[in-house]
Amino acid sequence: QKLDKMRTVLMVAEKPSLAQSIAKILSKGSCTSRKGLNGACSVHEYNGNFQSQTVRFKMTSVCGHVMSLDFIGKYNNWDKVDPAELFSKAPTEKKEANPKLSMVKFLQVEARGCDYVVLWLDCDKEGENICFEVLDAIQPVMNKGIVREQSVFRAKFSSITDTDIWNAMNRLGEPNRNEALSVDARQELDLRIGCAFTRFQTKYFQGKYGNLDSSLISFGPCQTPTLGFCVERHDKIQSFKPETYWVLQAKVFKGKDTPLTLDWNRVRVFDREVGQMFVNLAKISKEAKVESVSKKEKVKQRPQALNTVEMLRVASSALGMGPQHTMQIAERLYTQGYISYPRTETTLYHENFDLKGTLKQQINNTIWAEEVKALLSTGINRPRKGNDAGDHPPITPMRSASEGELGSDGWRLYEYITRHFIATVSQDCKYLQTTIDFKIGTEAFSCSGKTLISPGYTTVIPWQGIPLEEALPACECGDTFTVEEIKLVEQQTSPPHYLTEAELITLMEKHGIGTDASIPVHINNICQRNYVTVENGRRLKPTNLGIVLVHGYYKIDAELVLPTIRSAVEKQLNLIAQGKANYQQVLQHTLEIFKRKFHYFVDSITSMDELMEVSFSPIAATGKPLSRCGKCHRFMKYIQVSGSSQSVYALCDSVFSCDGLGTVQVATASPAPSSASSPRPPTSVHGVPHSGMFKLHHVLENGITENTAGVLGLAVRKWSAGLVEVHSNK
DNA sequence: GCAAGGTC
Repeated sequence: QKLDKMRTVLMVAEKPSLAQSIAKILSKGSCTSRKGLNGACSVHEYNGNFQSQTVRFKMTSVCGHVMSLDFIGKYNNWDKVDPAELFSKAPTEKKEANPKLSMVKFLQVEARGCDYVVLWLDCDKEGENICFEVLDAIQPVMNKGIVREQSVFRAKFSSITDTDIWNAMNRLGEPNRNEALSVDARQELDLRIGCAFTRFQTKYFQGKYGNLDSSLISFGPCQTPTLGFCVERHDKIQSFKPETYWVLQAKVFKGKDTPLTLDWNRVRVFDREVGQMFVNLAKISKEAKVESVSKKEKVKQRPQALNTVEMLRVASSALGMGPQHTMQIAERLYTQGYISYPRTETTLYHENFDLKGTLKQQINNTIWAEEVKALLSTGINRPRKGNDAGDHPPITPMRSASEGELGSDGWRLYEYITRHFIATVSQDCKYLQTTIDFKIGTEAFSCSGKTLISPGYTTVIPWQGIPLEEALPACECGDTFTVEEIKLVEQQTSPPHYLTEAELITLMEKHGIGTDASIPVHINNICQRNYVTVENGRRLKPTNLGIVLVHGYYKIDAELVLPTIRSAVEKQLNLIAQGKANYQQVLQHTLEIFKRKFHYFVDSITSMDELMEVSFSPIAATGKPLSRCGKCHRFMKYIQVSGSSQSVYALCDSVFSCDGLGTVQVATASPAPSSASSPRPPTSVHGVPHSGMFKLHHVLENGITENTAGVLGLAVRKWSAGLVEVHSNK
């Protein structure tokens, strides 16, 4: 009898956490684990059954995409390549997405000698695309199987639960080439279109206006519509014409009760004369007659289980934390085991989710122990039905924590996530809404008030609670009140506010701009590029640059900024995914359209330039052009400290970490890079007085300074447009 | 130096 060597099945998930969960389920907890050679991914091994044979399973993962698309090297020279060439002529290539992870090598090491592969990538189009990235990497090194025997399998799962994972394992299919191709097409379109427009408008406007505070004027199918939403609101504010309107205000009282102010049922009128007529009609009577009293029990629903986008909204509006920052904090909380995986679209707890166990972990927290104990003794409420996106469970706390161990923002986010979780298993908030309808003369008025019946979940989410109001007077139909006053009040309509970040997130979600993972990136982008600033209350106010860009697109080709640009393309991409359209044809057709749009944009750029001229000064008018900061590529400005006899010099070098925006951190002074690595020698700055100052030198285009070693001990006062203002601390 | 999408 021939002794067969045991066969090996390689299994690959999209991220390390999933590989671990799935391996644990499939091995029934019996797998052994080791780190892979890149340090990021683990390999979980166990023996089991596959295709009616005993095999060795090796479950591992990638970290998102293995490859990313870029132009071949020589097309990345901005000075030598005409952006128009990026639409067709410039060849692209797939490069390793994160060279530090050496993912291809890692996969090949693990795949060598394997006989089968089961792809456990996320069940969306991106996941399908990663399937083929993995296959491209490993197929050359896998064992060549028996001819016509299937060796590549795709697991389709919709949640990370025992039943789902086992079902997927028992009904393996094949990866879907069309879905993967639709992602290839998206990548190529985004790259070619984004880079062409970005390079062209950057090069066109850069160096033209001295006070144009940007190193890079980027364009993208997600970031540009995101900016568009902010500017659209700005335009509404600008074009807002306040309108005067009139309201009938009536105050009535009964006995010794404090007077009630009533709401007019006509709400308001926009004509003074008409308003006066209604006053006269009301004044016929000195009494207000109660027409009806209604009491309705109303319910404020407990929240659905928490997903990423909702977490970002609340973090921004209630905690004042930006999305990018929130995700960083959330990821830290996740890797430290305090919360579940923070990137999910799902708002439904799975049937076997341990609600009570999760709640019990919170029993000793002083802040909400009382609510938790009450829930555990009276029984938790069944959570509201949410949406199962098939990715990850909702965001929940995983163990108890205290403020000291998490740090300020970490704690605030953890506290919110925990309060939200408790709220989802609490009762709804119930209140009584009382409405009293009055008639004064011929005019109808009413007043209403809310009284709490039971606070339910609002005890843990107090900011959603029913505000305490003074109770309405007890009365019944037919009662009469004395009219204390009735008058016509003049008021004006007021303009809308700038978009809050939370509103922007909602708009992006609604229009399909970005994903839960990329929404924070797009918002961060338009801040970093100086298109919008974050104002009080995390409202996003477009800058002159942001406004001019969007208005320019409107003038030239509004589709460049409308959210429909993305959805139209995605419609085409979906046809590829469904096998209803040819990948090459859709790609070429769409590229052709955008190539034409690009040429039209180039030909019409003067109409955007006209807007620029209004907002920015030509470089000649701003004095001599200074060199650019070597790091952020913006023009440097010379700044004098007011009220100081000391001279202060513009400086930007590696001692300071530059984020290209308004913040600067003094890092440990590292020695200046040796000028040997400098492609150009530093130009000297003359007339630098030394008394009380460190010797400072301008930074040159390549970002090299001399004598930066002595920079420690300087105070940084201001940073703007690539400039740091420094003076001695001593 | 550029896009957007995964994830660390």
